[in-house]
Amino acid sequence: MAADSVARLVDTGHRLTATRRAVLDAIARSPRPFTIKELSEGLPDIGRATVFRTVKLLHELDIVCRLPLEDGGVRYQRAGSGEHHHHLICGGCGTVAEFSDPALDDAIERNAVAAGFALDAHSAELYGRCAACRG
Amino acid sequence: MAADSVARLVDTGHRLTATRRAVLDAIARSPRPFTIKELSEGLPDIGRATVFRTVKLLHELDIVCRLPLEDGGVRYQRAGSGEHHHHLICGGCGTVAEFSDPALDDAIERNAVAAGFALDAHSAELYGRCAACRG
DNA sequence: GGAACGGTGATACATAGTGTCAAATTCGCC
DNA sequence: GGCGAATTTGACACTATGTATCACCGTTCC
Repeated sequence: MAADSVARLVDTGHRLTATRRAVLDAIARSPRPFTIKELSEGLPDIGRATVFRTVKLLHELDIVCRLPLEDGGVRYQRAGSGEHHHHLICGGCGTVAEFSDPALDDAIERNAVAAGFALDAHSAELYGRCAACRG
Repeated sequence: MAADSVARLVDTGHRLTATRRAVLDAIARSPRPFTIKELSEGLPDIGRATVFRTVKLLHELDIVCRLPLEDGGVRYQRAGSGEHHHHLICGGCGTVAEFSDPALDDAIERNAVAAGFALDAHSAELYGRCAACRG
């Protein structure tokens, strides 16, 4: 249940409740990125609204990341690191690999500057097939 | 109402109906990126499902592009060009600028290769404030 | 004219996500 | 260990996106 997730929750002034522990556990147990529906179904004693609120909170704390899928759907996944990163999303098995690349971030920054934009944030998602899935 | 949009519709074997013309017109008239709700409200005689279907079709034909917003919402916008591009989305006025950059695409491709991924598609969204909005 | 096919509208449905409010829980303090 | 304030929770209602179904309509083509 990831001790540092718990620490990050408490350090940012939030309470560690039994409910949040249960949600963190369920997320830790999930082998693949999950939807709120799936997560919620695995936690029948916890209200749907609470699941949404908790995932939102964990997202704000960079404990989980939000994965916009190619088809417009959304899944979530425990973040491997708290660091800024991007995603490689496999359309075959659904696995998500994280990577970070200063060259990519530079290219993004350069384009923002060229357009006179003050950059707040950015996202980059890569869709394809992982090594295991291209047979 | 963008003659080449009409041409692209017909060329790909779809029919140019009065309904689709009306949707294309409404999109052409929209000064800013729009939600399906807004578009649908501006077309009270056209069924909501049809608006969804039509926008989906136009999206597949690269006539409109889908803009995933920072807050998780979605808007659509007429595509400036049929070419591959990325978006600079202003959190102030909602304006969206398109840009394309081979260096950015290269960086993305390189990361995919490094991870053993066969890349199908990618998206990159930049969020910030446009030149006019940072006063 | 009539059949075949694409397109449309209505409706119902699934899911994401938010707002409200009363009841329950947690945590710091004594 | 108990108390009280503040946070959290669950139930519920509601909004929005998006899809499925199905009967009906309009073109096109023979």
